[in-house]
Amino acid sequence: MPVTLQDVAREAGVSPATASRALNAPELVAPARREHVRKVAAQLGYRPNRAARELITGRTGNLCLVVPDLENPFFAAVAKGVQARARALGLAVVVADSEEDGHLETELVGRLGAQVDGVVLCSPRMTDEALDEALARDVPLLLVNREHPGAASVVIDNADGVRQAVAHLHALGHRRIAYAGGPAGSWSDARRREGLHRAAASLPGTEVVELGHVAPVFDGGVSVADLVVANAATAVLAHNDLVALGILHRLVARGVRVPDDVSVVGYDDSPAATLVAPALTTVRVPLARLGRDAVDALVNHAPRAARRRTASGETESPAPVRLSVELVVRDSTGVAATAGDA
Amino acid sequence: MPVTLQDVAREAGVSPATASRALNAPELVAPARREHVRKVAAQLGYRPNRAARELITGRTGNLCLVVPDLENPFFAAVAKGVQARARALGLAVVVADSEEDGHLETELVGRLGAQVDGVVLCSPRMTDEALDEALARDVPLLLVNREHPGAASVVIDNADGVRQAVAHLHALGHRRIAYAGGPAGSWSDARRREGLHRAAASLPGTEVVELGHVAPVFDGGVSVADLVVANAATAVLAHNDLVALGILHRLVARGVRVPDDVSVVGYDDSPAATLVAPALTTVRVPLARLGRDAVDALVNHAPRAARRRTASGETESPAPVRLSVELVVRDSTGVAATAGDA
DNA sequence: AGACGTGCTGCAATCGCTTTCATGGCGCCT
DNA sequence: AGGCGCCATGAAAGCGATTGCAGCACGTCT
Repeated sequence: MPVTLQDVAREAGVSPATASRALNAPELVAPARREHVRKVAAQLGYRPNRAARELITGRTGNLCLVVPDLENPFFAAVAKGVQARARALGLAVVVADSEEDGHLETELVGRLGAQVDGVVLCSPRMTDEALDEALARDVPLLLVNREHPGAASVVIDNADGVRQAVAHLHALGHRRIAYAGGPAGSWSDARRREGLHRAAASLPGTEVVELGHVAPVFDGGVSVADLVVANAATAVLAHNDLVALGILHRLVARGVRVPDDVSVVGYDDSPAATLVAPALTTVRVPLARLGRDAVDALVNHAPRAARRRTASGETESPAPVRLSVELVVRDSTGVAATAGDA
Repeated sequence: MPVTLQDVAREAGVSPATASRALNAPELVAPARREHVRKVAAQLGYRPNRAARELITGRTGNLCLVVPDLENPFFAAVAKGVQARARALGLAVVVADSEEDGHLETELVGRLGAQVDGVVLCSPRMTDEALDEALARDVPLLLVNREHPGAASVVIDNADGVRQAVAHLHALGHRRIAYAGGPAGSWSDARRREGLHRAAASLPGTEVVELGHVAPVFDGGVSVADLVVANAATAVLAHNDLVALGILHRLVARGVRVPDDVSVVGYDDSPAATLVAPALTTVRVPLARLGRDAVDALVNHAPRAARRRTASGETESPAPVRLSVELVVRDSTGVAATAGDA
């Protein structure tokens, strides 16, 4: 039923080889003939059979994207970016949701990786060892939001985002800042924590109160909000907007005024940040660009086994693409309440 | 480099044919041999080449999901459901974002449809004519959130959701209810509108004020919020939660109290509904189930050209799967303000 | 004029797997 | 004991595209 290259060739009065070349390597076939073949193909509605092509070329024209949670606006935005860029390049995207589970993630990469040209692995939850194994397969792998020796990656400047946030809070007079961290084992959380302490250290008199690890969702924020108050912090920095929103919600519910009593800062600037009142001050992450750049990096840079070994025998990582972030000040942060009383 | 069926066959001392059967049609090969082959395959880490299989069987093991906007929590949730169910069935999902554009949607269905076993088309924006054409191709097509003659579909009971919402508002004393409709041409919006008027008609003294078509996003809600007040409605029903949130935001911003002055009802019960204060009263849609059932319906019911013609010559639609919805009452709805003054 | 290069084209092999068909061996029935 | 049929197996034919290689025709250089 579907029209094959053979059909086109026959109809155009050329051999299949010529028909193929007319479409894929135009410079190899005489102009007149080439145009004729193309016209016939168009008119017959010819669509190359991808399976057949893949079988011989080894390329599928598919990319795979693995994310921890499609419903998380952060990943949804990245997915959208990946999607858009891939389409522009004529690639299709196979999406998989790992349900925040490192093992499932590993399995998905293994299963899906075999049938695509490359895998974009977003905020991987898997261990470094599992990552090593995944890299050992011969599928180009690109990490988003995580760095790993030998792996190509696109990341944001986690530490700098925190630095900007802290500088902002410090400027408003906050000296005791709580941090609601991300999931245990989150690479980006570790970077932010690090940046947080460095930033605090460089700002005289600034103390950091770590509130521990929090599930990166609304309820996670709800569950730590009281700790902010209990620790007498005048500001809290959350691992992401969802957590910030949860904190905000709980604070307001118990009568704490934001930003009068406590300032709240999120991270990501997901759409939800402006859904609430007061609108969330947050660190804007170029979500869509993260996705786009991931595809570009994967296509350009990670063609079949990106890791090489240097003469010294060390594993050489391709330099990560690092995207800058920018603090967006909205209504959830304000001048610090006068310390203690008043 | 990758291990092929040939390798397995050679290693196991059987012909490729037998190896193939041992893995795909176990009953056709002697138990001892079968197990041996399977063991060898496992041990060699054999992974069938999908392209080769597809080339001969014509089945790809891929499903395609087309949604208007991946970042919209409604579609994200459906995508997640589709994803999960497909994985359980051993299928991969190719996701495409049509950017709310009917033409792009049509093109995507055409392009991607050719390389998958079936397409789940979610809330299609394309015209009925384009849908007809899409159906004419021989790719099984399943519609979510839209019905169309001759197409299999999974929908929610749009009208009933609105009915429940109206009944709730009516019970609270609201008599003048505004409706912020969905995008022009939205099938579900038409169903809801219809249900709205029917519900209103059955409830004595209830008036409906149509606010027109609204972009199904936060800003869309913001832009019609003032109309609610201007029309002296005491309650407003929005096409979805995002719009409801926008309305809520704007009302609060201009000092209208919710629910004291105006009650707001959303639709979908997306996660965002509980992010705000007051929490949104909304119609809960079984989002994940929508996705799961879509996959099931596609796989079971729409195998290659679901439409048939009855003896009478009419096009026979497979009966749509209709999922029920349920009103979730939260804090954005309350007893109607006494009419006019006081 | 002959040799050689260049530019197009077609033949045929090939990718890895499935599936039809033919074959050989064995058990069972009469 | 012979014949029939069934079961398990292997040989081989593709699925639809790409591509190395060879060949042909023509133009050019010597």
